[in-house]
Amino acid sequence: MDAKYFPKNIEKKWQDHWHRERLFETRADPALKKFYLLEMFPYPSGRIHMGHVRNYTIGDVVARFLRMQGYNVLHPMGWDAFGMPAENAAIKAKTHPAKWTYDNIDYMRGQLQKLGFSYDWSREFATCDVSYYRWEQLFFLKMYERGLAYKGSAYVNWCGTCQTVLANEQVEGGACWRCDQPVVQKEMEQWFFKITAYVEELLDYTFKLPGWPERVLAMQQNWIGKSLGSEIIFPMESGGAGIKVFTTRADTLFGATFMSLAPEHPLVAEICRTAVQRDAIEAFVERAKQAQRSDRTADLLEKEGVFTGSYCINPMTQEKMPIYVANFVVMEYGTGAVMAVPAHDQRDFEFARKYGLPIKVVIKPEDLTGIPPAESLTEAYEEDGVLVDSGTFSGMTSARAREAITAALAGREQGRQTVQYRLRDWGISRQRYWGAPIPIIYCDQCGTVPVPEADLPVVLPTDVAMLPNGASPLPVCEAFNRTVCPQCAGPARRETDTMDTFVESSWYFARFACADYTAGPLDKERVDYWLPVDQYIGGIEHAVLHLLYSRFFVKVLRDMGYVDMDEPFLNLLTQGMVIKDGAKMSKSKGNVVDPDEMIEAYGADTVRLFCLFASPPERDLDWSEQGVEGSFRFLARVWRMVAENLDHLRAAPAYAGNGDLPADLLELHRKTHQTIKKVTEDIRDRFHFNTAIAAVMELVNQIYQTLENNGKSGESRRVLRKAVETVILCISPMVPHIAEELWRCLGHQESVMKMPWPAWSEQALKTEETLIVVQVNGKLRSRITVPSGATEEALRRAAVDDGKIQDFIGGKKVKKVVVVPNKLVNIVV
RNA sequence: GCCUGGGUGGUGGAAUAGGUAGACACAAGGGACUUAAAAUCCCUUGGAGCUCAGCUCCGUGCGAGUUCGAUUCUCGCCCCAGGCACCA
Repeated sequence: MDAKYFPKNIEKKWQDHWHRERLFETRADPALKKFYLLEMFPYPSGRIHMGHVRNYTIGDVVARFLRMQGYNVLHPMGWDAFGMPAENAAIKAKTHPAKWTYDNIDYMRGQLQKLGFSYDWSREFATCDVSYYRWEQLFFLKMYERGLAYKGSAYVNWCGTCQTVLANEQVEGGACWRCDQPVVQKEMEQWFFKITAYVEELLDYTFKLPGWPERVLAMQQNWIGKSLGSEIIFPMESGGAGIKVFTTRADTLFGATFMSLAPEHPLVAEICRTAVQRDAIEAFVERAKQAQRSDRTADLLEKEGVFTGSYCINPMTQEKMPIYVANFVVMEYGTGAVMAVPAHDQRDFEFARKYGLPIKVVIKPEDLTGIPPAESLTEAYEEDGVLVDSGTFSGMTSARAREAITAALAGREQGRQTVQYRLRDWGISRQRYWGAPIPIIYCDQCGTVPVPEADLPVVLPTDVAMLPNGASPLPVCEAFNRTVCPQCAGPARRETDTMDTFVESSWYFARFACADYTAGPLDKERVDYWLPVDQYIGGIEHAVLHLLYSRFFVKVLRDMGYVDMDEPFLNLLTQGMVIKDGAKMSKSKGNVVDPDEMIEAYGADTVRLFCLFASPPERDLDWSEQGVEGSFRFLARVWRMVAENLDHLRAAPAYAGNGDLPADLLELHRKTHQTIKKVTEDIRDRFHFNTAIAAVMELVNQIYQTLENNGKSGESRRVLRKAVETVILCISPMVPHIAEELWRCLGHQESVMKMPWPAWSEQALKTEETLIVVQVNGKLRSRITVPSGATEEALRRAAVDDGKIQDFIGGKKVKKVVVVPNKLVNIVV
């Protein structure tokens, strides 16, 4: 054994050993309690970054810990391998996306292996493998059959830079999530997944996932955006269909004095044909659309509108309401038409004042007598209150009136109660090459025809040349494009859009249960055993995207009979970012720390240890080179602890007695068991590795102290050996290489990973004496030592009799004494 | 505006059920070993004050409250981060 700690001498050795012994490969075994631990798989961008290292280190600790606790642990890894960067890189480097991707995978797999992560590599796959995406095409066909995949025309988000459509979830503040360039609205034919068919269940379960962080659930609820309200039809003055609006404030209907339409509203064109202000309207609509394109960042935009010349009728007051086109009304939400109640909606108020439209007060605060005159208002009163000037509904509270007015309208078929969601269907068409082809054929005779299941997979052709302008080569690839219609055998063309890569990541976790299965997408027996994922770990950035899509997909797979679960991820841990100098690591800031360099300089164990020790997982981690050195120093100290005492430690078995020991050994014995308890609970209940490591550091410090003061009696050797072995076992999930090496140096033949997790003895935790804090009027005044388990009365007496306490009490009268057994006494005078 | 987190020493962080605020580490300062350096080991380290072996007061973003006792619970505010947003 080396006298000093050289990670290079041991890390590769043990990685190879574990791999040879196949220690991390698992099989389904109903006799064993299973645990499916999963970290979000990476996109093979070239090299792993510190965020990955942190994410996967956290997962690895839990996996190794649970194995030692006797669980049958599934801990797989794979590659989210389709996506745009491969195309861009291929164009730049004049290579092929497939080659670029698979090369990256090879390199990154090596990086993960160098970190000693305990993956079952036999289950590895990349989502760009035909053997994976072929099954995704099957799912698409089954969804098509059920009407869950459909083609529709809609205004979609178009990223000019990426030359593709984006889902709503993939637009962040008006910009593309990938390239951060502005997104424009474009009307296009698109394939959609009908996620809205599951909207209620998706929302429901956000209240039934206790193992998820509150904020992720809140973000999903927010995204789904359910709001209860009423649909109201306003008849046109000139007769005809009438205008349908959605409102959450049916109670304000008597105050609706005009109507606002979105510029894209179909009725606008209709009114336009007949109205006198046709030109003005057309110009306005064009301008409004332009404005939305260039700058959607809301409140900068001045509220503007133009009168259409037409009127509709308020179904309650029967009064004429002028119809305006307004730039702040969006087509995407509700019906694209809004009843304007200027007295009780701030936007309508500003609009009414600007264009001199009538303002009518119909709600007043409950504690107010009399109706505030509309002319005196400085802003809209948006709160609930009591109805006034509202016919038979006057005097009702807002809440009651919403129901009563809606019911009255329903009786006349002019309205009903309804629910609105913000969530839209998931647009999955991507006008990109490097993705899974959508298995659809277009025939002039038969129209849209799904590829028959027997003809799957539709293989993405690899012998294509990338186009220098970045557009997909598929539409110009005749070999792929030209085909025959499966129905009439006539000439036909293939769909050349590919699927959003979030489709792949929506079910990869299920495929890991049976990655070798060829008879279908999922082997039900194994999937039923392993899933759902017991613990999922990844970044918060997928709070809505990947985590919502996966939840939807699992419900679809369930309804198709592929899986038996309602939700894919039982428990979710979202780890914080890795930052340096107060900012996220990025090339532009020049603060990127390369994992390879860190491993080279300090070894994998040190890098892992620092990631765990610097902060608890859910918080951001501030990278500090000095902190890394501190972690290395600790491991070197542990190494020396063994190396310098190897002969003594090897000469005795670990102490297994019940604590009949001299004082300093008893103290070490107790500390040993305290540490086991602390580390076990910190990892198992909270994933707080930082405090677990701190506890082990304390134990190491105490071992050093005991070594200094103690002879080398047989008894002390045994107690020390127990303490040292406890250190090794406790750190083994976090720093597995050094733990394995030290464990073997102590003479063990079997891997430390095969040891059962240590158990603490309650007996060993007990102390003969306990330190009691004594307060006077809630302020700390003295500490006394009493026999453990002393009665309240004894504690009270000991506290009052204490000399220092006597000084504080003086002659004053003791009003009350609060006694907390084994903790504290508080004397109130 | 709404919804989530969060605010503790010079720094990262700890205090898990309302009960010793600052565990563990980093940095800094001092010392030991050494011809010297590195490595290692030991000590000090929230602030202010005092009659300085010790003791007192203050201190967990700010202000109230509940309590014998509040970093922890309640109410009101301030600041920071993230998410959503002319959402009707």
